[in-house]
Amino acid sequence: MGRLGIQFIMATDAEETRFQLQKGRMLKAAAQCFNQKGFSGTSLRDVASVLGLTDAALYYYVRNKEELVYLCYVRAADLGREALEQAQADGNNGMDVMLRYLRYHIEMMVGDRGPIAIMSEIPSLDSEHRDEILELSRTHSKNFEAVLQAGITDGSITSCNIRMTGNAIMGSINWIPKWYHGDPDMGLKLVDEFPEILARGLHGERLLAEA
Amino acid sequence: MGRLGIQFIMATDAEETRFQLQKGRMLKAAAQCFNQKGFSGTSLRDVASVLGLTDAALYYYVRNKEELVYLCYVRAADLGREALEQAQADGNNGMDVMLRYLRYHIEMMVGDRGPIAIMSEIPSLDSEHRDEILELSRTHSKNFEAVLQAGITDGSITSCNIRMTGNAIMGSINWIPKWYHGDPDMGLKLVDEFPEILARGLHGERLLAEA
DNA sequence: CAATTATTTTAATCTGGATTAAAATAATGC
DNA sequence: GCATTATTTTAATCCAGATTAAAATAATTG
Repeated sequence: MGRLGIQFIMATDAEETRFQLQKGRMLKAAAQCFNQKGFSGTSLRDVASVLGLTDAALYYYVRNKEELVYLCYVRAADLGREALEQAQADGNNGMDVMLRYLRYHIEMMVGDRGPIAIMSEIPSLDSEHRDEILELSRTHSKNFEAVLQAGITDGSITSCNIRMTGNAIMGSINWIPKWYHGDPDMGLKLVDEFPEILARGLHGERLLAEA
Repeated sequence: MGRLGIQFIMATDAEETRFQLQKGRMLKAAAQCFNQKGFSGTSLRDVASVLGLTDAALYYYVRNKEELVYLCYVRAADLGREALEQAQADGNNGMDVMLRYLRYHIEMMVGDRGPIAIMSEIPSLDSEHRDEILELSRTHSKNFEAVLQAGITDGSITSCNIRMTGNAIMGSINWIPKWYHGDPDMGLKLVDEFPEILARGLHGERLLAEA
């Protein structure tokens, strides 16, 4: 009997944890495959084999392949939102929040919580899922743009077209999984230098003296 | 009888043009579909219907779906190379070349020669094709990085990690088709402002006085 | 340990979409 | 207009990979 029915048994923490853990692993494996080979290129067999399972086993956790992608995207949205919220909690002006957001987000991508699925095939989702993900995505963009705007207002970020600047920065980040494949050295550099590279253009002055 | 056999008839310009024209239209239609729905989400029927054709008709121009993607990627590589070469011919220092490259490339993407396929599913290619595209891609990256390096040397670009800066910029550009869908106003803004946004961080000083 | 529930596998189906072959239509050269 | 070549369609196949059902194994509970 599948775990997917209405039967939400009052489960102990430990029990639920097992299921959740496996499901979490599955989502990471899926994100890895999708980022690498794309939605088409990866079969459920590919994802399952990363976990040492059979493709059919995945259906214990998700209804179908579409739902698997959907959940990957939800997870990606959650992590992105989390990074932004944390940055807003920690930062003290627009530029600071943005730098922290970039750092936190990249840390997630290259660290234990990664990989994070690139939302590159939203149109492949079922319409309800697509609408939901699009909404999450738009909200995140707006929140990010609000940070840029706040920075401009408080003087920490130089005047710019926030819509386009936001797209430019998000594009850079979204593209990272296409060239970063888990090299630890590169991961460290990414966390350290990438936010700086993206932010530099938004400062009125040079951010750093040359080394 | 298919056009794909060894029979390369000595054709007049006009004749060859017809075939080439249709093939070109097909590649554009394919690029549009792939950018939008991904390799999986788009069937040959999708591509064909953009052209007002039947899926089977595409096989007159291409051996199979994989070759269609492959050719889209070859075309993307060609246009990227062309933009860079033109920029190198026209520009007079590293920063200038880079700005021109960005502008030329974006002009292609949003203009008549677009859309240009995002090379996001290289792993889905057959191994020979994959190797070839990877090679083209790496060469282009190197050439672009060389421009950055030249700019640093000639003083027009501030010191930076060229590998990572190159990835950041290319990521921004590659992501454009994900949010730009042919709105002409946006297209103009893109051409005008995007290069500036990307280049700003590479200047020692502010590029522009605020408006 | 017996009984129950959770997880995975084995072994079928089932299907969209790629691919192919033959026929039909359009274009072109003479 | 006729013959030849170019392009597209119609009408089958064909198959990888998604999905499902039933059985097997593992974990847990009392």
